[in-house]
Amino acid sequence: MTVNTPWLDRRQLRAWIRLRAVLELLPGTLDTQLRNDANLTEFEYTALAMLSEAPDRTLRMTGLAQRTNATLPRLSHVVARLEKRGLVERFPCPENRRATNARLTQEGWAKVLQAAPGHVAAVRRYVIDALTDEQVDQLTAIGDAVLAALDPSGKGAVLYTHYDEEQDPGQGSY
Amino acid sequence: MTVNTPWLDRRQLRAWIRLRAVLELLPGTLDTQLRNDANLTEFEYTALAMLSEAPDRTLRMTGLAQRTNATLPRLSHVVARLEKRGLVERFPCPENRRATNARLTQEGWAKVLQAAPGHVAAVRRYVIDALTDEQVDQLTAIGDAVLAALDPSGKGAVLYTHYDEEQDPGQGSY
DNA sequence: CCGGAATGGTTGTAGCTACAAGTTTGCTGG
DNA sequence: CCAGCAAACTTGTAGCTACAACCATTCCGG
Repeated sequence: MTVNTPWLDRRQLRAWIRLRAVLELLPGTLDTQLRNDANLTEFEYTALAMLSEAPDRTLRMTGLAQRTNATLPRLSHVVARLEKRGLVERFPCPENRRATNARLTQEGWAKVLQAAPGHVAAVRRYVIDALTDEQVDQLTAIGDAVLAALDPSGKGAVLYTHYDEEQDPGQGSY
Repeated sequence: MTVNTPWLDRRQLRAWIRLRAVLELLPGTLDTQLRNDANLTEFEYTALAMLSEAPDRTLRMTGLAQRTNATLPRLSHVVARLEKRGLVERFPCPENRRATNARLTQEGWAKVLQAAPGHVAAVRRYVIDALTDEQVDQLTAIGDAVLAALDPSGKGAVLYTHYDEEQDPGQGSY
């Protein structure tokens, strides 16, 4: 939160170079693991996981888009593909006729159960277990700061903080 | 670096949710800024920037791939497009006839000069200036830990640490 | 109660990335 | 000195994402 001068000094540049590398390398690595083990993208896994934790394993497209940090067009395409694979089904929302609900099928639930252990292991291996407990908390704070800068209105923040109060561990997909 | 139990506890999950969101949102945001201002991808900018800082503004494809954390096929396609736009030129490496050199053209250099201020401002806005000085250093350490887990052989590490010793600030593209 | 804006979504398409395959050049052991 | 393997790319293509355009509902002010 220093003065807003142009260019990055050496320390700042160091941090940015690291972050840039992580941004470039981590998603592909996670995708590869998940693709080999379960024929899923990390994004697809996240979508299925969010559905699996929702009441009745159902969410409106907009809600699912927020929870996965995706745009609606992107999500629409992805869910269409997941539906073709029988992992998800869509049906019109009764309360709002312009809305669409997405619900996890039995097959989709089975897919999450199958994929979860390997994916969690990958997240541990490449992120969580590579860090000290202190660094894990630092990462949370840094993530919050960056997300606040990305989305000053803080619409997404509600969703992040939802997980902060979550009870009942071990039931989910992480 | 705790014991390797399955699933994530609440603190770990919090951190992962944040990181996932950053991974999803930050690249698109940076791409959008750069695309509007300079008709470049963040990846393309990085490639041009790395060339601009290299001796004679020239690098071998492999070297450029390492510095941009890209696979060779990807880089090959990207450089082909940059070449068509006149920002880069390729020529066979005299010392090793199977290698290819990529060199920044005058136009490419001009493009970097034009794009740099806005891009650096975006990096500041969404990352650096959103963090305290302490957090910047924490991010460096966290990045190092994750990158080490991603690439245990540490081939890339040399390139990250290169920036740690860099002198002569203000000349570059960040 | 109705016209216009906003909400919630889908679809079409261009462009980028991943993966697999192929080519040329260099290296190394027998 | 040459067979086989590795290095350093390039190319083809399938699949995913971004962007823009579009359609159907719902909300809201006058």
